[in-house]
Amino acid sequence: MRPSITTDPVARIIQSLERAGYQATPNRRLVAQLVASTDGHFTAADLLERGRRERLAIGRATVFRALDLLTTLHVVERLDLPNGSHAYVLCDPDEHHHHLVCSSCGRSEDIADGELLALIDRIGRRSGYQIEAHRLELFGTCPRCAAAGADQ
Amino acid sequence: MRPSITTDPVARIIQSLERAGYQATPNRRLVAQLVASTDGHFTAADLLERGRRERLAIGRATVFRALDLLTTLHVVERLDLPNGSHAYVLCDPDEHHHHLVCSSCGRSEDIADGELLALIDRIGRRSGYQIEAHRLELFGTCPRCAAAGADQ
DNA sequence: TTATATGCAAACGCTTTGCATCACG
DNA sequence: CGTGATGCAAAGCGTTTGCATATAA
Repeated sequence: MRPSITTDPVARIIQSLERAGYQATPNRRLVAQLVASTDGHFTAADLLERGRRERLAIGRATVFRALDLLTTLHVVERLDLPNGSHAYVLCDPDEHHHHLVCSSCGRSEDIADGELLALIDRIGRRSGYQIEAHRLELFGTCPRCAAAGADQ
Repeated sequence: MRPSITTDPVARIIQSLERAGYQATPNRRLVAQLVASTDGHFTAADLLERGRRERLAIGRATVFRALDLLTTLHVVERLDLPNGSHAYVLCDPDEHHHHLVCSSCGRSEDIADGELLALIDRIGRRSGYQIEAHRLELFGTCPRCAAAGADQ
């Protein structure tokens, strides 16, 4: 059973929380807003900083706990960037996908992976491994940044 | 039995170091041995521990610096495991590849990625992104572990 | 002798946790 | 009331760095 899908990311996040039996507290709503209003990927520190700057104080732990929760609910996903650091991105919890991340502006797109699944299937068969999980991350320059010319 | 054996891994590592103009110091040789004698992936702490236990004392920093160096030389590669932690694996520096990691025993296989490149190419074209880097990691159970039935 | 490599411990960045308190159902 | 959520600061963990020393070129 799938409830109606909202277009507003904030509503979608809150809905995910409630559907899973968690409270949509003011702090979590704040995190939802911050996440939804982020262009590209972000770190916990980013959210903290922005939350602090804009208005109310929110605790470090609360932000981490909220992100943890959202990760569990597949509302956000944690990326391992090429430089070794981590970041989160908002994503579609309903279908399996991968991320194409702009290394210039940090925006990301969800990539459906039908073809990848087939490829992985082949690899599994060839290697004899029973493949249980996979992760694909793509990094590049998005059209907008490419058009804007050259900054990193 | 060991995975692909063409040349002695220790010799290969040392050769890579020297070829790049770094000294093959006793400590680095030790790290090379430890890395080469590891079945599966390992952490810096693993090496440290084993080095300490087996024979001479080697500093934390030295191990990290050596691993850094080897990573730069593509002799080892750093993995991001599903649980969020990091590990290193020995790998073939000569060709681009990905890793298929056994989540039970930690052994890994190099996977050549001709098909993946084609797929990425298609994704790039479709999305308009100019894809510069990618990372694919596969996790599963290797035939040996599957046969053994148990975990480890 | 000059550049490299090393050890140690302190510093670091990011994340988690213990615990008292507060809010919601 | 009893959970669940929060804040704070302290602890934790993996990694890096400053600096004095040791070693190789």
